[in-house]
Amino acid sequence: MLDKDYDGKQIEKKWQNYWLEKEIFKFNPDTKGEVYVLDTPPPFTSGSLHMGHVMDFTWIDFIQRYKRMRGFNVYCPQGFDCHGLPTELKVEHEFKISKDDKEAFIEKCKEWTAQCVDRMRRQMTDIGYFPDWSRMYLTMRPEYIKLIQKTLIDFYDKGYLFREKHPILWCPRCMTALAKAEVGYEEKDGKLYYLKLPVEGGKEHVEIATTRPELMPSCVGVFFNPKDPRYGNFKGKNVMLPLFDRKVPILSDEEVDMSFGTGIVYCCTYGDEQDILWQKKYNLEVITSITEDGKLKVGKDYDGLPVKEARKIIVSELNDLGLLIKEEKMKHRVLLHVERGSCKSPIELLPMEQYFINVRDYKNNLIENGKKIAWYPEYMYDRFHDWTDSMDWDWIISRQRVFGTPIPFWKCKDCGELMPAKEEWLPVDPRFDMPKDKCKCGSNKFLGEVDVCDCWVDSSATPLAISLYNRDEKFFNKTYPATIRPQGYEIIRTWLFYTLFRCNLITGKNPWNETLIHGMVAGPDGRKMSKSLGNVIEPDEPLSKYCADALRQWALLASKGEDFPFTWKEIEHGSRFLTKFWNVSRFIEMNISDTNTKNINVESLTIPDKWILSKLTDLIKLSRKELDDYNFAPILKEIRTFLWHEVADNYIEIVK
RNA sequence: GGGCCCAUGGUCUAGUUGGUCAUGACGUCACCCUCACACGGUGGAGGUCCUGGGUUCGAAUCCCAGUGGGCCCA
Repeated sequence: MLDKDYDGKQIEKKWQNYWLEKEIFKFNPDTKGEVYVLDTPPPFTSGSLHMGHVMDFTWIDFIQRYKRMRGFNVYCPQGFDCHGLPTELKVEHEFKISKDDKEAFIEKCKEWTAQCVDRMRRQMTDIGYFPDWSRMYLTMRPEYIKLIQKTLIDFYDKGYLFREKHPILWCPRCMTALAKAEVGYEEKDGKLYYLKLPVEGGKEHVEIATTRPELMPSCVGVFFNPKDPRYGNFKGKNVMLPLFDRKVPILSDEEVDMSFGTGIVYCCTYGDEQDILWQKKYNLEVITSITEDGKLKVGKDYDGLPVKEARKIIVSELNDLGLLIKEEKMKHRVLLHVERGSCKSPIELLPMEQYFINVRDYKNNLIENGKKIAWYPEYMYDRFHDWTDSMDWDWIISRQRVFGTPIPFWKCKDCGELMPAKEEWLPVDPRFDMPKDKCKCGSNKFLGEVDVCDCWVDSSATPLAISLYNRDEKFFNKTYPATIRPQGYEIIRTWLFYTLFRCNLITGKNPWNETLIHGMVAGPDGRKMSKSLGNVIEPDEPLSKYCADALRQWALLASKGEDFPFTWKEIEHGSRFLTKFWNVSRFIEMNISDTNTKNINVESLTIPDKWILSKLTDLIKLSRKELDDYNFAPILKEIRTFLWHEVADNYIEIVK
């Protein structure tokens, strides 16, 4: 006899342990049935799941159990994305290990990440998610790094991967490159300087306004807005830069704000992100005049002066020449190294050698390959298409970080040629390892690459990792391409895009046949969950009050592609449904415990029996139709209606 | 600034190709501790389907513009 009350937590624990012990969800490639592979998202190893993960993994778990029920041989692997800035910040600030001691730093990152993986695996079990843990992958493991490095070397050999100078965010005080997450804008008091720049071959001047006169040695162009009636006559002329005796073109571009300053700005390499855009767009020269420690270097008397002092001197010299019109006090946004509270110095954009992968040339290719995928919901293809179509940058894959997949290249100290690692050397870390061969020029002196890969380089190889590409050909042929890629719409442009791109170039085939896109989870107030809004709910909170099946019902109520708010009442309702289900079961048990249900004569069924059975058949048919389209919410609702109202309120009441 | 998506009773939500009283849940109101369940049952109230145009015999559903929100990119 069932207990009077339903104790979900206890019952779930029992089955979770059973599934883990018996390895119920372990994939065997030789089992019969069509293979169904899920390319599941590897969460970043932050140490805890959030409600977005709960939705994601509940859907995935639902799919894999449903497909198994329908006779598929399901392969649902799970991995973790280990490399990320938050880990480095944690190790640096909380464990007080300096990034300069790279070996110790990386070791601590690995140790911390391993702990996070354990915690997150436990949380996944707690929410009832059961992938094939026997094939778990971690992007920090040697075999994963080997895979990534091999694909990078292949890309280099085929000419897709190249090196070029590109500006990066640099803190001159900490003498280090920074990620976007480490910098931020702050309102500061500053001055806007109005300067006169002589136009070449005449007595005219253009008047510009700038907050950074010391960047004049890096000036490569002067811009006004084509709609601005004041300056049309300057078009096509050049400006002679005072103090530096260089001429630069006068150009027009719609991005210029006519109402700011004089309506004319100068473009320096690099003052801000607009300068980067203009430099690329108009193919302007790149002149670096600031060193890594924040001092001027222009081959003149100013060399060695810190930026602020150089500014004063250059302004006063311009004033002596009668070229300073006025100084205006203003508040402006300055990009600072805000992540480290003790630093907060203004950051510079300095050009440095970066690694790129050519994606622009494959745009049309990608759009075509994207069409071959079955998109759930269909309109998500449009998003992919429009984002891809409007892409006009190549993929910068190098990051100036420490804990990441090392870029497997060295630079010859003598001839400057790039030396890629050989496949048999992999995995390598050029920060510590040296090539086993000499350079083409005969030299054996190398500079190992110190940058590491962008995290999307790691994660955009998941279909290759789970199919054991380059490791087990038989397994690969069975499990590549994957059947489905489930993910959120916010990373179509990154994870989905780069995976589609990369896997196609490597294997010649799309990595999946289908993709299922979910929306974003919002907080109880309907706004996006974020720490700054204070509306974040961690899954541990509902799980401390309700069982996993109550939480999972909430996740299943979201529609594909649509944002969905977290609400306590839905979990409460799910919990009540479980109680109702339990009580229905109890009632049935009380009444038929001594009946042999295996051998029932159809003739003996009453009209209500037949009615409820026909309703059940309808429900099963509908469920198959909807679940084959990955529509979970309508089925959960139908099941509730069937059980609660048709079985409990009608059938049981009649039977009584 | 660009692209895409969304907008339905107090709250959240269904409504896939335009056509019977616009779905369900929570909340709310009334009645009922009826032998599986008060974490229950029965019944009721509550809606300019964001705004303004257009297509149509007919639009929540299609088209255009606007407003507000989300995501990504700049």
